[in-house]
Amino acid sequence: MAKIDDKIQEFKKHLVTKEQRIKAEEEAKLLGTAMQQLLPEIFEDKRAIPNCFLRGALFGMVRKGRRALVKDEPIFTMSQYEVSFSGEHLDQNDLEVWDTLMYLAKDREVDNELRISLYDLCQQMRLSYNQERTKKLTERALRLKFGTVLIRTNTKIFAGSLINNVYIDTEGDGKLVIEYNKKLTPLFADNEYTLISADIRHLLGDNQLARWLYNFYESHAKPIPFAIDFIQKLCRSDNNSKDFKYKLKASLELIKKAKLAVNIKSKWSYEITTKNFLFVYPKGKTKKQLSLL
DNA sequence: GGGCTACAATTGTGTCGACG
DNA sequence: CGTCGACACAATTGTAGCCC
Repeated sequence: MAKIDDKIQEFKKHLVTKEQRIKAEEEAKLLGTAMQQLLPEIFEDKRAIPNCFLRGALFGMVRKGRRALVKDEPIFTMSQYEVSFSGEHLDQNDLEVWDTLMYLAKDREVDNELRISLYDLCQQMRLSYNQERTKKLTERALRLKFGTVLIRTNTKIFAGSLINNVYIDTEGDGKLVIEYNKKLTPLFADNEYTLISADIRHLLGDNQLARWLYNFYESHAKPIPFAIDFIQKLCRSDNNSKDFKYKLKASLELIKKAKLAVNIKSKWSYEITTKNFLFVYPKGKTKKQLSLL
C-alpha cells in the first residue's frame, strides 16, 4: 500500500507546482472580481458580443417548432474557431437575451448575480409584457443555462454554460435571478468582441437571417467575400439553396434600410456575383473595388 | 437552376383592462 | 411597479406554382 501512498503524494506535489498556484490565484481573482469590471466598456444601445459567438452557428437560425437537441455537435464556424455545442439549438433571440443580460451586468453594476423582474427585462428588450413573453423569456434563460459550449480559439479554450445558474422564486418575489459565468469573460479580451447596435437589431425585427447576417458582418472589419452556400452553412439554415438566396437578398435589403435609418450617411452595400459570391461593403464600394469588377 | 409571387397555416405580438 | 388573461390580428414560414 505504501507504493500507492507515495504515488498519491507525488501526484499532489505535481499539482501544486508554481504554475498551478499562479493559475489558481488568477482564477480566484477572476471569480472575486465584480462582473461589471470584467466586461468591456459599452455605450448606450450597444451590446458587446464575443466574435466567436457571431461568426458561426452557435446562435444560428432555428425553424419554428424545430429546435433540435444536440450533444457535442461541432458548429460550423470560421476556421480559427473550433466550437462544439451540447444542448438545445440557440437562435438569435437567445443571443439577444444573453447579451441583454451581459449589458445589464455592466449597466447595473452587478457583482455576481442579477435580480430582475420579468417585467423589467421585457422593458430592457423593448418588448411588451404579457404571459406568453414571460414563458418564452424564462425558457430562453433556461436554455442558455442548459446549453454547454466548447470554444477553442488560437489562444483560449472555454467550456461551460453561457449562464451559470438561473433561479426563479415563483412563490417569493418572482424575480429572475441570473448568476453569471465569469469564466466566459476572457472571451471579451483582446478586442475579440463586436459592438452590436440594439437599435439596428430592433429595426430588423424578427427576421432571423437578417439579424444573423448583420451580426456576422459587423464582426468583420474587412469582410471577405463568401460563397452563398457557405454562408448558409454558417448560419445553419435548412432552406433549400434557391429559397435561401432569395431570403438572403431580402435580408440584406433590410439591413441596408436599417443602417440608413440609424445613420443617414451609411453607405453600406452589398453585391451578389453571378458565381453566387456575396460581397459586403461596410463603407460603400471603394474606387479600387469598383475597378476590380 | 433561378427569380419571384400567392397563399394558408402556424406563431408571435400589442393592447387593454383588471388587480394589488 | 409588476402580474395576469383574453383578444384580435400581424408577421413569418414553407410550399406550390408561375415564368425565364
